[in-house]
Amino acid sequence: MTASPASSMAHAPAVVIGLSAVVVAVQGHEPKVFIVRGAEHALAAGVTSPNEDGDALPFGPFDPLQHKTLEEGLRTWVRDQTPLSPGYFEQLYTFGNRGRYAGQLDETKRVVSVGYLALTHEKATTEKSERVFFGSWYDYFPWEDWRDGKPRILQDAIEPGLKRWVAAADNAEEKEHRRMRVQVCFGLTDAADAFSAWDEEKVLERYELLYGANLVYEAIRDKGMKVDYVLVPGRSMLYDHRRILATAMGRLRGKLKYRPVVFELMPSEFTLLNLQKTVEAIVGHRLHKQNFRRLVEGSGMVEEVAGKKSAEAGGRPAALFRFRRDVLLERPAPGMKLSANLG
Amino acid sequence: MTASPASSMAHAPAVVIGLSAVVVAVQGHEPKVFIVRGAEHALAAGVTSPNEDGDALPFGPFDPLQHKTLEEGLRTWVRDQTPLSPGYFEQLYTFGNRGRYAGQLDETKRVVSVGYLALTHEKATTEKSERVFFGSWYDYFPWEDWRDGKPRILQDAIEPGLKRWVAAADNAEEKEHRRMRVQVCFGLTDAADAFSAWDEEKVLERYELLYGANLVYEAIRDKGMKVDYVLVPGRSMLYDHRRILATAMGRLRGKLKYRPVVFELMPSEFTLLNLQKTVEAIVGHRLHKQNFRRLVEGSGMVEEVAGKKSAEAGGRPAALFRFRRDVLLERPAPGMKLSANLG
DNA sequence: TGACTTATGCTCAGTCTGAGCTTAATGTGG
DNA sequence: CCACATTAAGCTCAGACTGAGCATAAGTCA
Repeated sequence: MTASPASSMAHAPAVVIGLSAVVVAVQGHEPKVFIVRGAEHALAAGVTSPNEDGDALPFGPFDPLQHKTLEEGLRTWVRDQTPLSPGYFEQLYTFGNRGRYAGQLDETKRVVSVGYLALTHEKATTEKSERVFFGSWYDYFPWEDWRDGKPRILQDAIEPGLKRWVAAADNAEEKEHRRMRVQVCFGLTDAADAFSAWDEEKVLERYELLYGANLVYEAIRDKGMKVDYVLVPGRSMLYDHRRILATAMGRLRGKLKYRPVVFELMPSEFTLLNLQKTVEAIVGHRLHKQNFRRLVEGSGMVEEVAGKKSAEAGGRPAALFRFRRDVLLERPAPGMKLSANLG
Repeated sequence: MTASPASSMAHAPAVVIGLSAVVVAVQGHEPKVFIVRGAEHALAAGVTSPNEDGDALPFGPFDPLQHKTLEEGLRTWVRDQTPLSPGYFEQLYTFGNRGRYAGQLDETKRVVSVGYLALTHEKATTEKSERVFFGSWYDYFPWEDWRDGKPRILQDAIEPGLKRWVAAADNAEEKEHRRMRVQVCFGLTDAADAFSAWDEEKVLERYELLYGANLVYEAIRDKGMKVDYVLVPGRSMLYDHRRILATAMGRLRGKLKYRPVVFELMPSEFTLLNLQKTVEAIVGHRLHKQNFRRLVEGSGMVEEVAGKKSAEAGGRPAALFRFRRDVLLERPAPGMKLSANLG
């Protein structure tokens, strides 16, 4: 121990920091993420060999001269690349794996990427465009949507793929290790339709497992592989952006439960069903309506507003509610305590 | 929108990434953090003007040529600067604020610091030394230890200081904003001894508030101020390390509740009282003994081991337990669900 | 042996949770 | 205009979980 660092801080090789934003909105009960598509964006951001054309998050480099903080830099990029002004920002994680930026950048500079989550309320896709748009996050992670029961893709593609991967382990110990990881992440062992072991917050762990098992496109791309089997369906993204999206989904699913962040995704007035559908969109499974109502009303997070609302398809008009900002003062950690309270 | 980034990723100004580790152990019912003290370390790490001699976390620069991942780099520094080999690592946060590195480094290179939490089990302070040692984290955050009731320091120093800061606001709006922040962070408004509003996880928020109110040494140092009033007691640290420590404390306090991380701090066999004292040390308040036992035993996280244990001061010998690694397979999110379950 | 200390078992009331039933208030098609 | 479909909203109930406290067990120390 106590060896003095080989290279000093002052002489340390410099790094470029990439800032990426997962800007989330829920539109028509679908969770959406803001996407910037195409090589144009990649070129603008200085990618030297844009041999791939694909989906990316809004991103750009951190400029220490311009930006006082990382978050300020990120906000700048979001402002420049999207028509949105999200009201909520949260840092997710900093990724520095070599290789995960995959031949996208000239190798003399190592890119470390800092991912952010941003929440906004956007009714519909503003200025329909091929290049920038809101895409459903389940397009990128089809196996994460359990709202209509267990997704087919699990039986059809993921389970066989993972079984192949487990079987392909070099030795018994490694095989057991793989089996355990599969069980922890996907809860796949015994009961066929078991929701039980599925932890909706483990989005990143599941993606990383699929990446490690070479079942998603990015893995093949980064490792320069060719495969003869079929990959797991689901859109891929440029760079490590799908990984950052996975991180965002997991974090948001978790945060929902102990902080009143859903309201960042809601209009100022909303019905309880609306709120419920938004929560369901994010956590990826259905909730019990009456209990959800009881929970929300009892939590002090919302207050009823005089007028009523109908539209929303025939039926009794629902009361409108608004978010009570004061909860933050009253309760230490308000949120929607939704243990797997299915519908 | 859609302006192309002013400077490209390829030409982006480079940055130095500093990796810092909060290595935690619990010794004798005190939560400890590994400290490296003195200018020697600062020099080794390339600090150009070591005009300050103080406490720091083990840290060093990220070297993209040597380190495949950020975590690998961090592990290297921990290995070099401490006699420990923690079994658990977790990335905390990436700080990039200008000024928070405070005249410590030559200003041509901006330092962004990535903080990590590491947990280890260390019975006693290994090789007692002036330069490297385990220090109680409550030496740095005396107001976070509520195990013997509300800390005096709150009435004596923090409340008056914050009141002065609220009163010093330029206008009514700002004053109200400050008052609200104080209430959310410290729960100081009405009830004198109210534990109610104290959220033990808001360690960082509280530190940042004190920093913003110029009540801790680092604020004075970073802003080059002189003050005529008394600062809030508590050891300071070099650079932004106390902020990183605050982040670690808050994260660990939170994580405890939904992941079985305490066991990283325990020996392989332990009594339930031991476990309880360790949890109490971390969360900073006492727990109800019988309920804690019921909770832990019922959670499936531990299993009894045949032998018994006595030593631990006179009284009936306690049964020994060990951590059941299998819980990770059985339950999605096991942890100690300790809502303010006081003793 | 008796006082003291810590471990461990058990009770009990209040709260929270999952699940379901019932009634209310609309719009729609015949 | 009425029967029906549809969504809202109020209510109930049993089981699980929680906070708190009492009681007993099994050691140590003087």
